[in-house]
Amino acid sequence: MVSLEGSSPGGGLYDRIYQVVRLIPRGRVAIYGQIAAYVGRCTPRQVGYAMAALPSGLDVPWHRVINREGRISFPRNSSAALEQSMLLQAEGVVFDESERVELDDVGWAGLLADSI
DNA sequence: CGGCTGACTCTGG
DNA sequence: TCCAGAGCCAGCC
Repeated sequence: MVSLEGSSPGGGLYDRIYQVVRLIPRGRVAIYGQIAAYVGRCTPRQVGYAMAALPSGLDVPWHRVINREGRISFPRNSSAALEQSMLLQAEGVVFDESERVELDDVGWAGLLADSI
């Protein structure tokens, strides 16, 4: 477990979000809503805002964060989307013909399902 | 100092 | 079944 208490509650919400994103294991992906639920007192929108405001230099696996559809939240032809998919595939994440990932397989919740 | 914008998701009509 | 609105923090001009 990670001590989220180290962060200032109420202030520095983004930092807590970054902390949670950092918990996503390699080869797994998490959706915005899942991160928001994990952080608590947070909406998926907030996570999106945090990702958009993600400063460079932090060891945050931002590419492991995708939307609820299992799809990258960037325009298909954008360089950011290409880089994200490239990073994910480098970790073993497989995209189908619709460029979507099987959340039941590589989803962060898959860790829990793995225990069952 | 004020207002705009930005990587989402869910519910109602 | 599809569209539209609401919820919401932080950085920047």
